[in-house]
Amino acid sequence: MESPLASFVKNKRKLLNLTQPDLASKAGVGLRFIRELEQGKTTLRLDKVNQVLQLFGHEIAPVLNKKNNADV
Amino acid sequence: MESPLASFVKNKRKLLNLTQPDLASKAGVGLRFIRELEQGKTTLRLDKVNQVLQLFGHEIAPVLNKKNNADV
DNA sequence: AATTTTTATACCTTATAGGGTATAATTTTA
DNA sequence: TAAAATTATACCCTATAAGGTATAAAAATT
Repeated sequence: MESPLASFVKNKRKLLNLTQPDLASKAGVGLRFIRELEQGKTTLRLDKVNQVLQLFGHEIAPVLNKKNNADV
Repeated sequence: MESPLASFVKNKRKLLNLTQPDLASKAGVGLRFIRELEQGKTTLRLDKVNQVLQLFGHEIAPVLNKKNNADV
C-alpha cells in the first residue's frame, strides 16, 4: 500500500541522504516504526508520526479530502 | 491541553449539532475515543482519527509546521 | 560479480490504545 | 432552579503498536 504520508517520509529522508536507522535515531523512534511508516501502515500512533515529521519541519493536521464527502 | 486537531473536531461536530455519542457511532469508533480526541490526546491511532475526519471531508496529512525546524 | 550497505520480513515481549460501562460533573433546556 | 441531556472521569479487559533482535532479500558500491 502506498500512502501519501509514506511517500512523504521516504522522499524527505532520501533528500537528506538518511538511512532508515539514521532517521529512526534522529526522530527517537524505533527502526521498525520507520519501516512501517514508509510502508503505509495506517494504525500508527499520531505522536510517533509527528516525532518523525518534526525533523522535516512538518506536522500532522486535518486537510480537505480529495474524494470529498463532507455531508454527514 | 488544546490541540488544533482537537479543536477542529469539536468545532466541526458542534457545527453539525452532533453529540459525542452521535459522532462516535457515525464514525464507527468508541465514545471514549471521541472524548480523548477532543481533549487533545496525542497517542491516538492514525486510522481512527481518519475515520472521524472523513465525516467532515477531511483527512490527516503532513503540513508545514509553524515553529519550523526543518534543519535535520 | 563480490562485498558492503540498506531495506524487508518475521518473531517475541511489554506497554497501552481503544472499547465498554458506570458514575460524577457540567451544561442545557423547560 | 429542577430535570434532562451532554460531557468528563475512572475502572476493567483485550488486541496490538512499538521496540528489540535476528535473518533474508535487495540495492548500492568497489
